[in-house]
Amino acid sequence: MDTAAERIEFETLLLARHLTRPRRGDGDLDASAYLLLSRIDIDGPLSVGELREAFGLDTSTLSRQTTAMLKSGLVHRIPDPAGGLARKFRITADGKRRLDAERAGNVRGLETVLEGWTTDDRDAFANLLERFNLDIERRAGRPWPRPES
Amino acid sequence: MDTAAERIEFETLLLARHLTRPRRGDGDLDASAYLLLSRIDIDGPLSVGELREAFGLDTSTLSRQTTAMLKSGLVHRIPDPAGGLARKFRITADGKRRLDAERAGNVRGLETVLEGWTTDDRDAFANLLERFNLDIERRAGRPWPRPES
DNA sequence: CACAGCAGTTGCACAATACACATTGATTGC
DNA sequence: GCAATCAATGTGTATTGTGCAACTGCTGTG
Repeated sequence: MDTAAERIEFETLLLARHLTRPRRGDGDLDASAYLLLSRIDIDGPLSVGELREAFGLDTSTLSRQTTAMLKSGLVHRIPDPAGGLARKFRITADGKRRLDAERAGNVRGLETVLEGWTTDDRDAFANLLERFNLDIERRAGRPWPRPES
Repeated sequence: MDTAAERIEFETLLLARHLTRPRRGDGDLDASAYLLLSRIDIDGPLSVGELREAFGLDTSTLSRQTTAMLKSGLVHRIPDPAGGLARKFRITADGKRRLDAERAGNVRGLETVLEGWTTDDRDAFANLLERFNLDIERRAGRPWPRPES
């Protein structure tokens, strides 16, 4: 009774705590803004509806979160370039700067966790994590774009 | 600009969503009960204060969550065997049964995600995940016991 | 023009959590 | 042996993130 799947189930349970708990005002971006902005940065301008589709959150939630991002200057609202009815949110220069800063801070923290890891172990972990996520997304029918790698 | 740490940062961000979002009444245990029960199952009876230490949550939160578990028959309250003042929560036979059922359900779901994975990949992922968690816990000074492995 | 349909917004409700204060039960100085 | 105290827990209230449902506003169609 100690299959890899059981171990993975256990470890992902713990990881979920580690990943969600420490989000305590690290940077100036709250968790939702960081995630949304990261997606918009990769994908280009997105509407509330597209964000809803991407995140599986309610449109009302996304509406509030995007409004907050708008007020805080992370994005601006633009008409759909394709002529559609929806407005889209495009990342601002300031938003991009703050996103990159936030990410750099996260990566710095991660580096201290990975201190004793060899390059091979890091690469292997990154690869397996990516594959795991892709398989979850495939199973959920909600694929997530990766940065051009 | 594509270090392993950056990729891991990105993927853990996504994983956090995948891990927390789908907790939608899968089984009869809510997320907190599953987590607490899992810890109590491994560690043996724990008090509210010990759970607070373990999870980094407020005692008030733990007090409510343990009360709910008590009412739902997952644990019972026992005096501290060491004679201390605190009461401890011990898992009940029913709680153990329901915990195992919940875990089995989770593992089944995980199996479908891991469908195309070789045994070696699964083992490697489990090992790296465990190491990652241990390093996070070490860094946070809050180690988590593993099941006797 | 009136209306059907859709994207977005706003009004509630609820769950998880934290903070501050109340309660309870054991310990100890006198 | 009792009052002061303290440690562990519980309760009241606020905040935050979220969902559902009802509403708004806009667009294209008859």
